[in-house]
Order: sequence, then structure tokens, then C-alpha cells
Amino acid sequence: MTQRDLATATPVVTDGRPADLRAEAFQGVRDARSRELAEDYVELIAELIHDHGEARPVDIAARLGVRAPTVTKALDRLAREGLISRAKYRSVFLTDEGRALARECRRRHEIVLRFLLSLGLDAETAEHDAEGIEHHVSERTLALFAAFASKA
Amino acid sequence: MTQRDLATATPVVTDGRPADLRAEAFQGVRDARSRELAEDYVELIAELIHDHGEARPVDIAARLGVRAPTVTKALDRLAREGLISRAKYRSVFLTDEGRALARECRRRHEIVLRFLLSLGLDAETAEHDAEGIEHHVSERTLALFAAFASKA
DNA sequence: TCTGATAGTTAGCACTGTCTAACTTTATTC
DNA sequence: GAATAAAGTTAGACAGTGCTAACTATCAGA
Ligand SMILES: [Mn+2]
Ligand SMILES: [Mn+2]
Ligand SMILES: [Mn+2]
Ligand SMILES: [Mn+2]
Repeated sequence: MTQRDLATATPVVTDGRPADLRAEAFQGVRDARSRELAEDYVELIAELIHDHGEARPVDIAARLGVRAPTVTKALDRLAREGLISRAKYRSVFLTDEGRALARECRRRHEIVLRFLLSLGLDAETAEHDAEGIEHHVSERTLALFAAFASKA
Repeated sequence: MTQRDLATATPVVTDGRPADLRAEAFQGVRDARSRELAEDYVELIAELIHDHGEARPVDIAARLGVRAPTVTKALDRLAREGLISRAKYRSVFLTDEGRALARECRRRHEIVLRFLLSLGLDAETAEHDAEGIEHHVSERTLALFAAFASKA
């Protein structure tokens, strides 16, 4: 068997799935990862505005566990992407688009969280895991999670 | 209410949880994210070695859906971290540490995958979501997933 | 209204993870 | 065994995500 055979023998199969389907899955995960930050930021900003009337960088930093300049830079990106609006030395506002994304993220977060709790997980671990998992669940999975949680 | 009050009123509570617990969760997610790449690589390398006798960069690249130089650089990092060993222009081997990590990742991957399937998710979406979720499930959650899948 | 404390920004560093273009090495095939 | 194809590396670009140190702006209280 030549190397080329090894690499591309008719449909390339490793674990029973063609290589490009796997590649697609990995691509999807990379995409999700690139959106994670923005999602956590807008979700948190919406929450701060709701609970305290405004979202200040210092509060964002404290809750995310990062330093102030990290937040400044991230907010610049979010502004560039049209998710927030801001003026120098002032607190942050969500654009319509940002608000929509925040709502969507909050929904995902809560479905995942309720699901984990309904499985019997303790509250702290559930919050922990939900914070990561929320960015990697498809709409289909989410539907199953929601159904399970309301049945349980 | 002054700004300082807003930020640190006795225990800072937003949604019922103190800010540092949340920060810890986000820190955990950032840590997980920084391990994701290494995990996917060693898992895939182990699989290629098992199925084809060797793990060649070109095959890794095809399955991950990235270009060859991306793989070269990633493999350099993995070697630096002691997870793989390699010689220039040759295929890749796992160190003992790499093999151990690969086993652990494969286990997590399979538990998450089986769980999603047992919830009723279709195979392709399950693979997709598992590829992302696997890096963000705690051992506790994993135990609940495994129990649910074997009961179902 | 000063003034000191708090908040925010800027500059600059480090590392990750992706790419393309160009080159080198290895493998296949005639 | 020489020519060609395939695989792999190197160099260099660029964006993201984090940090510290140093500066600037705003706010709160005397
Ligand atoms: Mn999150
Ligand atoms: Mn969240
Ligand atoms: Mn994965
Ligand atoms: Mn995996």
C-alpha cells in the first residue's frame, strides 16, 4: 500500500466516517470557539445592565476574572463587530444586534443549566460546565435538553 | 449608591452567585479552551496510529480541516509539551504522557457521544456537538452522562 | 473645589492558531 | 536511477486573547 492509498483510499474512512465530515465538525468547533468570547461578553453586559442599570468595564472584568486592559480590547472588538456601542471612559451599551445575541445566549445558557441540574448535578458544577457547554450545543441538542428538563 | 457600592456591595451578587465564583467558572472555561487543541490532536494521532500504523501530518491536516503548516506548528507545540515525539519529515509518535491523555480524551469523547445518541440525537449532529462538548464536561457530569446512557 | 481614590486607556510584550508562498525532503514511478 | 509527485518545513503575515506598567480621566468626599 502506497502512502497515497493510505491517505485517500476511495472514501477516506477512519472510524466509519469520511474525513471531510470530521473536518467539518472540527471546523464547526473552531467557529464556535471564535464566537465564545463575544457571547459571554454580551450575555454578561445584558445582565449587568438589567441588574445595575449599566455595564462598567470594571464589573465586566471582575466577573470574567480578567484584567481591565483585556476588557478594553475585547470591547473594542465587540464595537467593531457592531454588538455594542461605547464612548471613551463611559460604560457600555448593547446595539440591537448585541441585545438579540445576548437574549439568544441567555436562552442557551439557561436551557443547558436547567438540563444539567435536572440530571442531578450540583449547582456549582452545573454553572461551571454550562458556561463552557453552552457554546457547543446545536439547536437540536438544545431541544432535547429542554424536553428532558421539563419532563424530569 | 456610589460606584464602589455598585461594584463590591458586601458579597458581590448579580444573579445570586458571588462574582469570584463566576470568575472561577470563566477561568475554568479559558483553561479548557487552551487544552482543546492538544486534546483533539492526541486523540486523533492515537486513532491514526491504531487504524493505519502511523500518524502522518498530511492525514492529521485532512481530518482536522486545516493546512499543513498549521499542523507543523501545532505538533511543535505538542512536542515541546512532551505529548508527542517526532523527527523531521517523519510521522508522529505519542509519548507515554500523550498516550495517557489520548486515552482519557477518547473516553470522554465516547461517553459524551453515547449520551447524546441515547438522548435521541442523530449521529451526525451528535458527533458534531460531542467534538465541542467533550472539552467542557467535568468528571461529575461525565458520570451522570454515562449512567443515563447505560440506563436508556 | 481640591484632592485622592477609582476607573479606564494606551503601549508594548508574549503566545496561540490560522493562512499563503516558497522551499526542501522523501516517495513513487518509469 | 532520474524525473515527477507528494509530503513536510520555513518564513512571514495577521488576528485573537491575555498580561503589566504607565498614563489619563472621572468620581467622591472633605
Ligand atoms: Mn460561556
Ligand atoms: Mn453563559
Ligand atoms: Mn474535540
Ligand atoms: Mn474528540
